[in-house]
Amino acid sequence: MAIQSVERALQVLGLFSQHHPDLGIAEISRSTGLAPGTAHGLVRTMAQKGFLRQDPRSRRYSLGLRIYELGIVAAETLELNQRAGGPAHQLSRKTQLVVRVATWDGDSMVVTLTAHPRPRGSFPHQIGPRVHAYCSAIGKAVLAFIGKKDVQDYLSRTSMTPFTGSTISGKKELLADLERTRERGYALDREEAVHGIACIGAPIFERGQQVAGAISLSGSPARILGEKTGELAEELLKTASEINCYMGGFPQVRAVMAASVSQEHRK
Amino acid sequence: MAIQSVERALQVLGLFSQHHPDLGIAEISRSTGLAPGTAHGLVRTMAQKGFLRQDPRSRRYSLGLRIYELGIVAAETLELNQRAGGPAHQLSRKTQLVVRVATWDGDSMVVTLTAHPRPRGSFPHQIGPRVHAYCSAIGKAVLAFIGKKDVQDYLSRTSMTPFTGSTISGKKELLADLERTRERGYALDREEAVHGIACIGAPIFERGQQVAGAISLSGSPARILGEKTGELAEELLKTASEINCYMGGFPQVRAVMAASVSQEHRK
DNA sequence: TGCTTCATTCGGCATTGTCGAACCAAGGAG
DNA sequence: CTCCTTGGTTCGACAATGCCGAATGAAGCA
Repeated sequence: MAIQSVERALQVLGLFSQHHPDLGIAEISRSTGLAPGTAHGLVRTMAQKGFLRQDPRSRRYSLGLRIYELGIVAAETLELNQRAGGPAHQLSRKTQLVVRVATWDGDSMVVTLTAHPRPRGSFPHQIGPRVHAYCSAIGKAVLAFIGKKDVQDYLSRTSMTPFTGSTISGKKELLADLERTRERGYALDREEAVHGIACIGAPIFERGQQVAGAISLSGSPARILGEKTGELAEELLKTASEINCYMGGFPQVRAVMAASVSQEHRK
Repeated sequence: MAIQSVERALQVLGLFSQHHPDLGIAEISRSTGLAPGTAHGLVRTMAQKGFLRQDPRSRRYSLGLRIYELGIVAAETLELNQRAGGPAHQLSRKTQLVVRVATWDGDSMVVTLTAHPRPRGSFPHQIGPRVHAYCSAIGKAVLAFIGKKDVQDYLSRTSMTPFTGSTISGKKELLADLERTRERGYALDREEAVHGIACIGAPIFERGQQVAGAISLSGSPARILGEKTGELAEELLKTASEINCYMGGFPQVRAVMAASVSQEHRK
């Protein structure tokens, strides 16, 4: 049903990561179970087209400029990014906090946009673009509004590692947290992923129907979980409404959320 | 010599760009000359793996999250980016100008890093990551220090479009400009690509030998080409030296440039 | 409602990718 | 310095695999 060699080529590309920036043919061969000659053929083809590059000295391979270019195109292409870019940045200025926008990808969140209140390094992401759903506000905001069935599926294939003492690691507790998230309309991350960082997250809907992703505010627990939580959450929801509107949905997040929830209950 | 189906798959990926963010099977089929069924097979495989995504409504395809993720990894992997990130940002603060770092890719420059002095949108590139070599300081800084043979090859396969009145569009004139670039040690772009933007560019060498890329300062012609040009160029060259050092070469750009030039003359 | 365009599926042929083994080159140990 | 190991690369033969062309179904448009 799928073209074998292409499938394998993409699998090889997927081996490259922050932790494994360069690989040799032998490693690739071992990781994939392919014969060295076969792996070499795939790699050579991709290197020829600029999707991989080979270090002349070590003869090892790493991701090429072509991948980088396409990544930029992908980032600019994403509808969510196009719609959310402006509002996210305004929110960042207003609150003087880091704002992140992420897309739901089946079992985790891919952060596709980050707005900083102050100038900083030029890389858009310092901790890698993928974050777990169960221990982040940006993830729980989505989990709270996808179907119950989807949440069950998600839970069945996810193991919840406790990164800090506050990480929710029980399925029941997570479901309870999602319930509270639905009630108040936004999700909270109380240092559940990283010590010293708390977040508020709100969902973003696609054409007023499905959840497409989420937006979050990140900062110190004092800033986020202090007395100003309500105000910050209101600002966040206002921004989410605006983005929702641009995404072709109703301007009112709360209304969409309510619709989403009631539709769920009808099932 | 190369795996056909993989080659074709990569060709399909290459069709996506800022101007063509989403494509249908028919368009892909026409652009590549492949049968619709064949194109569909390739696209389906890539969509399955998350490298493409299909809009459920229009059934058209666009780049997927996987590509985005790999793009980030590629950006962080690039040795040049790792080495140049810090110094480039410092330079941006000091000069209050936009600093860009780019890699030489055979016939044009791929901008892989941008440092802004003030907070800005979160996309790393606003004008697309690829810039022509012949009409940018960042490109001419590289052209001036690659082999004469390589410059000839480059010229033979490049047509020089005059984007502004100042664009160098003659081969002789470009060669003369490159000669001056070698003499003074840095390249100048006098609104040759875009009206109202001028740049100073300096080359970066890999292990003190080959040119790997370049770094540039961008700003208004008044700022860049005014009386402070010398000072700015000195700052730029100092930064380039620093990066050179990190790249395993000699700390002195001028020395490396001289070596590069004399080596060239020996040929 | 009828037409056109497009995405998608299917089967048969032969092209094409795969495997295994052999060949070099480089780096490390003795 | 030499032997040995490890890893990257090439080659040939078999058959599995992807490719083409045509047919189907669906959707948008006039």
